[in-house]
Amino acid sequence: MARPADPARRERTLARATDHVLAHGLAGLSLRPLAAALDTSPRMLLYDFGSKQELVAAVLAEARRRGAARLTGCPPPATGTPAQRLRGIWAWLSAPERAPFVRLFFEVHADGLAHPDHYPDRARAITDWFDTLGAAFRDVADGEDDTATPTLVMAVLRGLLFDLTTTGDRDRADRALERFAHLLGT
Amino acid sequence: MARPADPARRERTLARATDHVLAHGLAGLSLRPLAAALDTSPRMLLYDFGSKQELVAAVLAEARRRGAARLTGCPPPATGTPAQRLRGIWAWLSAPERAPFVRLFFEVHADGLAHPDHYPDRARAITDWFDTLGAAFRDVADGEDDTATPTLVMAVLRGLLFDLTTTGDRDRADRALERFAHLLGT
DNA sequence: CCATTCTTGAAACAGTCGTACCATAAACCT
DNA sequence: AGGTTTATGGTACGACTGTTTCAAGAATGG
Repeated sequence: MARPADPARRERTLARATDHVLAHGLAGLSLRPLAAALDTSPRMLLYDFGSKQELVAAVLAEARRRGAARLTGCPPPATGTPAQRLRGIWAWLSAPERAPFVRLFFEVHADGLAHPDHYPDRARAITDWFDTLGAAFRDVADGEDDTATPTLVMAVLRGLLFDLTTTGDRDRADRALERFAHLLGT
Repeated sequence: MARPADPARRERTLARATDHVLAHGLAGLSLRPLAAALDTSPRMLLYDFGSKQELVAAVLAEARRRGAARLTGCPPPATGTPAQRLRGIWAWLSAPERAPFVRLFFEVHADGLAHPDHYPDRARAITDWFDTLGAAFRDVADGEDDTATPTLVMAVLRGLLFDLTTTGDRDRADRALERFAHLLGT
């Protein structure tokens, strides 16, 4: 019939676009500079993704996919005392390599506050963690379906990440987490 | 000599501009729609504030001023058990009337991640809390200059606010704070 | 070779942005 | 009243935005 389509191109540019967004943030993203940085043209970005909104959605999905992929591998599994597990999760989350993901995370949250309709399932992004953390901290939870403890653990992690990204004071953040681990451990 | 200046006008529009930013967020702010909503003109906004950057800076300063003013009055003073004080602060922070301030707070944080140079003293906005909270929770702190405990308390509050603004699940957030208060109280 | 399909470039469109220029109106003091 | 300063409207500029249109190039199957 004719020239066959090349679906690999879209994924290649998606990967590089995700790199760029993780490196430079979502806020000031626009097609022409992005295309220039990716050695392509705005024309092709629209050709491959349809619109900027769909591009951003695809990039966010890809970023979440990457984060999930590394999450399953790196952090220590659910072994040891609760305090040890908490330390492991914090070490993994607060590592410098995760900083771009953390920044994008906060950026998306802030954008979601202004445009709630843009992120229809943003509540799920939080509640999804409860299954994971609920299982990891079941021994310090009040019963089988205690959502308060996972919520508190996530709040501490997010709050300390917020502090760390703002002040850069890693020592203080580490000590605060240590204090929380101590409180949890008794 | 001539017609005297009217400094009250600038403050009037500053107050209304702050209202507008608190109601609609910082992200999509632009002069023309803002001027229309304030029954003035972009011309006058520039005339009074010099540039958009200075306008935004003035609005943020005004918003922080309002928050500080209400902070000194509303939350219960440093009386009662640590758990009671924590509950009081949380009740005040998470009240619906504070939601616009909380949203602006997260918005500014996200913007600061992308443009750190824009907010030269953003670290101070966090460390300033330590004097206040350090004094309020001195009886549960490890010594006089323990920064870990105030850091942890702030992290819990911010993290739970993050959760609350995203999921809207007040019950779960309240229970998580109650759990933290219980951990702190022993 | 050739029709057909995919890919890509260049340019333009309609809109918004912050800002600057120019003029004029309004209000005050001498 | 006149002259001086403040206040304000209108308008235009240049840069940027996402998107569309038109056209031509590239690669394949028949």
